[in-house]
Amino acid sequence: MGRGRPRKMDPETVLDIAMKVFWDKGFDGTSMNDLACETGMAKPGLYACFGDKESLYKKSLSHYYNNLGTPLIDELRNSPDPLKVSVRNFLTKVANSMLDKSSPSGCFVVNSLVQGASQHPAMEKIGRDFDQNRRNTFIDLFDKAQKKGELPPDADAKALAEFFSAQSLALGVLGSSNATKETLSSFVDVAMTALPENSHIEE
Amino acid sequence: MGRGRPRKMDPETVLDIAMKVFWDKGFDGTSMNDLACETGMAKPGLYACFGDKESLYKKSLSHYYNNLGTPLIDELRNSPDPLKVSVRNFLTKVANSMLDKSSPSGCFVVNSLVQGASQHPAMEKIGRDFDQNRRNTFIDLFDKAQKKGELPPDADAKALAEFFSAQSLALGVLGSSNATKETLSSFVDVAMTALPENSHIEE
DNA sequence: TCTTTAAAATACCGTACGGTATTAAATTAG
DNA sequence: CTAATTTAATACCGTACGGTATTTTAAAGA
Repeated sequence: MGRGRPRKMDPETVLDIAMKVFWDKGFDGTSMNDLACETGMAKPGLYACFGDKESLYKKSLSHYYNNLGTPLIDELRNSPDPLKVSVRNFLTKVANSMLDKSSPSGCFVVNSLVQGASQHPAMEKIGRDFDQNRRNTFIDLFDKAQKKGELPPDADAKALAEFFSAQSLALGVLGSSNATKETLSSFVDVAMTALPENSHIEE
Repeated sequence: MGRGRPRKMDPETVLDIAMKVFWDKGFDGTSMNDLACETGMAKPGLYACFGDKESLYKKSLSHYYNNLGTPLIDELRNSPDPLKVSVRNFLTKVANSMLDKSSPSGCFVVNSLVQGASQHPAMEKIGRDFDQNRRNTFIDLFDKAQKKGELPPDADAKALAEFFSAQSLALGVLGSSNATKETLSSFVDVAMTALPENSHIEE
């Protein structure tokens, strides 16, 4: 148990709020005063606890990925379902997350890729890392599925994997432009038709 | 012929440069000093010529759409080719535009949708208008194609149209994350497999 | 209780922002 | 040549930014 004055705000709670503010308003659009005001932690406290603005942004983005990205990706990776089912589940959940009114619109990782493209290489890199992590999971998954016979032997498993991984980018932008549930749902339906069946001759 | 001191910079040239700066650094990441410096037109000149920052941003985005978006969309709309060919052409050209080293990465419209999502409704609206214009063109095109028998009668032409229109959003984000030519090219290949053929019995 | 520790709260610093008032320069109409 | 007009160029204003030094407050150890 620490000795000094007790914290008013739990840092994890603060990080969760900071994440939403950065996600909502972007790096340049968010001021440290905004963050202090929204989180309830005064500015010097933020600096003491999280470092400077860029550092807090990176921690917020990691927090996002750990809490909202990783669970979906883990579920995809560990799903016992057929490829078609688990991919559809993944995209459906991404689409549904775009409709959650309690979170900012769109996808924080997509925002980071787009916003950090030229001016904030450090924060684009971490977004790119997360994007690549998801892509690698898809590649693994499609590779194994092909070996299990769930994809035609002549299918380009890597290209398919990258395509489906990238559909979450489109969903992220659609989320930012407030697409409807119906639009997102039929978007996923059409995307799924790009996944070929293996018309094999077993059993 | 005007009476006063002649302009140093052609406003169209200035707008073209401003477009690239906003496209590159975003609305919040671009200062009026940046613009004055890059365009060669001093700050009061920018205000006299284009209004305030938001107004200049809107004009830059319109300039982008008129010069880089509309030609592609018009070509798509007026193409005499089969649907499959014209859609592939469109996506290929969007993908190739992501590789143009002389322009900022990504897509200015996608950037505007993502960045303006919460803080700058006015500038998101114009991005959304452009996005909708493209979507409507796709919907028209797919509708007519279906009536011409280029799509199966039971296909959901509108859903297909919105899906393919939204693929440019994914390409825009892929462009922002510096995807390679190969990635973009096989992305388009896979996307095209979602376009069903009409296995009809004519001729 | 009294010191030590750690955090909260306030006030503050230098700088860069969006935007403008003012002055200087270049052109044309008379 | 002069007056009128339009733009360029400079300097400037109030404000908000990222970041910090300083003081106050609340707990724990001795």
